[in-house]
Amino acid sequence: MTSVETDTRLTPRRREIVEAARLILERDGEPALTMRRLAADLGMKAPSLYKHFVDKEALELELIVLGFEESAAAFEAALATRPRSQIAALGAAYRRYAREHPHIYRLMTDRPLPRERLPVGLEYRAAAPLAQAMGSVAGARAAWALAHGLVMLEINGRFPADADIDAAWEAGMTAMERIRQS
Amino acid sequence: MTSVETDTRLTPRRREIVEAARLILERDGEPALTMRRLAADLGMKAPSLYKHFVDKEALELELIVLGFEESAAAFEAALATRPRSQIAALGAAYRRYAREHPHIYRLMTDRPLPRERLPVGLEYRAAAPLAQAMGSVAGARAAWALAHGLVMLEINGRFPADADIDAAWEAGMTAMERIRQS
DNA sequence: TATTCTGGGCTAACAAGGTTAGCTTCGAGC
DNA sequence: GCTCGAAGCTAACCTTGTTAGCCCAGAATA
Repeated sequence: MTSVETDTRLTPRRREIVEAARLILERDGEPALTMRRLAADLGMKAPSLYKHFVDKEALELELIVLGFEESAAAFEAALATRPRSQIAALGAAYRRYAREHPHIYRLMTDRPLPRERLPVGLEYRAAAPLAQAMGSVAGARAAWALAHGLVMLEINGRFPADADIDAAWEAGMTAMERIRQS
Repeated sequence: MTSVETDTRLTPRRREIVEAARLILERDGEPALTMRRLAADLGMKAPSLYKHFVDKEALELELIVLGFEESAAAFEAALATRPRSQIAALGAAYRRYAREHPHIYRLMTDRPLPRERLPVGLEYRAAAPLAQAMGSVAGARAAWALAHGLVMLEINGRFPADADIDAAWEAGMTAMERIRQS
């Protein structure tokens, strides 16, 4: 049951391009991800990229999808260890992913999410672990926002240099545990 | 005791330019804020702007300063009403400011904060109300992150269209109240 | 008063970035 | 053997930030 999405998404050349783009992003950050640079890394010229992606945004969307898949996997793995506190474990996984892939993380969250162009169920899969751990939708959204806020402030260098970010996470996770509903 | 900062910051022409920039930002969003458009709105040409600001970032910094001043004032006003819950009142003020000025808010938080180029004490002034209300530094940072996360997810259109954002705020504010320390 | 300096404007121009138009080439399939 | 589409290329365009270098008017100074 190969879906149309998979087809259009996963042609080999497209995949190669996305991988190259990812490398650039991880290594040199978002400003470095230009069509010309990407093409050069692939041994071709920028306009040729448009044979594979309608525009840069479409390319970035694939990076976003990748990010969702990876972070969803990270959350699932975190829960699979049967941690004493699911919430803390998810928080730690969330933070780790964002710190290890800050550029992708930013790409994933900076803009409105084009849900209709995402693989079906992907967003749900990424959100489910936390929703389940928090026991209420409102609580899950608060916890997500807390994690997102902490991560964003951290990777955007908004905390003072001497700030104890671990302590802020602990305070936050404690607060989330206290409002959790079974 | 006119400080050097005030001098270089507040020459009348600079102020006019910042005001025009702010108008563009509020009305048409960040992509609309180009040097040419800004210059045109002021009846001049783009290169002339560089007689007043070394680069675009310096201009944006003034918008950021403005945003900090306004939001600090909003927090102070919120506390001045002697609300039953300071935390909830600050949260509401935070959210209101971000929703009313999403572009400035994003500008303020999107990037590392160039503290050395900010008026002395401004960041502290903006942060103090929450720090005081939460009673602990870690708690204040968690609360700040929560508010920031909720606001960012909201203005970036990340919640599902039918999401009950009010409920998420309530859950979050409740959690923060419970970890508050007098 | 005559000169000088400087603040603030202008034009021309550049480089970088995304993107389009239109040509070519090559291999699969009829 | 011919066709056709996928995938490359060059040339070019527009927008954006930015620099170089010119000019003018009014304040400051000799």
